[in-house]
Amino acid sequence: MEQISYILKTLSDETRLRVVNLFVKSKTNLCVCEVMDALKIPQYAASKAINQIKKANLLVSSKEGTWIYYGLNKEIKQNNTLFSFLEIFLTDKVFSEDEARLNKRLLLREKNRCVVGIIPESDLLKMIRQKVKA
Amino acid sequence: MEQISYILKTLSDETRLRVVNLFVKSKTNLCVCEVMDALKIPQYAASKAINQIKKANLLVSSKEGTWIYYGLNKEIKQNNTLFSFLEIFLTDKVFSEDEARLNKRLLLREKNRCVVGIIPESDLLKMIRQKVKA
DNA sequence: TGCATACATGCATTTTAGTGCATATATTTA
DNA sequence: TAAATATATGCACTAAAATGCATGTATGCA
Repeated sequence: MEQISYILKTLSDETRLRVVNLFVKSKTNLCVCEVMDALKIPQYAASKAINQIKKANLLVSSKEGTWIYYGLNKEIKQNNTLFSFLEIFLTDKVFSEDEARLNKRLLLREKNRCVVGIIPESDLLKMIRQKVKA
Repeated sequence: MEQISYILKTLSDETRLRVVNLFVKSKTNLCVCEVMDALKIPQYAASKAINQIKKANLLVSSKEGTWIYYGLNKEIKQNNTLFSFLEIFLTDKVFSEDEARLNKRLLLREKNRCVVGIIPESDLLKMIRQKVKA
């Protein structure tokens, strides 16, 4: 009961909901810097949001050097019911815009690994444009 | 977006979630006194919870004299997605206990109308026991 | 017209949570 | 071992929300 309320409270924050949406829709693991660029929020905000969601047992993490990949916690049966629901429930424009920015950001991965950390937005856009050309 | 967050914030409160569960599971309209007895909470708490849920557009109301019946707002398509989800997601013992108390309380209805208002719990239990015998 | 009853709400108090900055931690690499 | 970088977090500040009580409103009925 407290667990359910806690999950819903976690999702009631707009930033956290946008982060969860990113994981639900992209169906891939993400690191903090990718989330911050997709949502256009500062590093600390992305990190805090992710870790609050993790505290609600909705995310798991795996470390690779200084990079940490987060992904949906599918081990809990109840979570999957929730994720399936969110997948069809979250249809707002805000979400799809986040998803679009994430997809661009993911183009910068190499061998499905994030290799670009925290850089100015202008540099990021430049890199993405180059990647799209190639 | 704000609407979705607002709905989730509304559901993140334990009392409000228990109230919504009552409507989702019972599939009937309820008045404030029935909700307060099912959840064993004071009148003002039931009224406040119901009206906050209504403010999130999840409930509608219809007046019959001094009695007010509340029911799920099924006119909004998104709501039905949510209600279907909650129906399978809300499985905690707390909810089923509320449902059990509600079912007893509903025995006191006459012609499917609530005729018992705010009375002491002891009286209520007495009335229900009599009804069950008959 | 006055009382009883079903429901709503204003208000004061306390609790909780969001925000943003600065800084800490941990790991890699030179 | 020092610098760079990916991520986390403590802290101060602000804002919002939960709680409980007392009282208000509206309708029906004697």
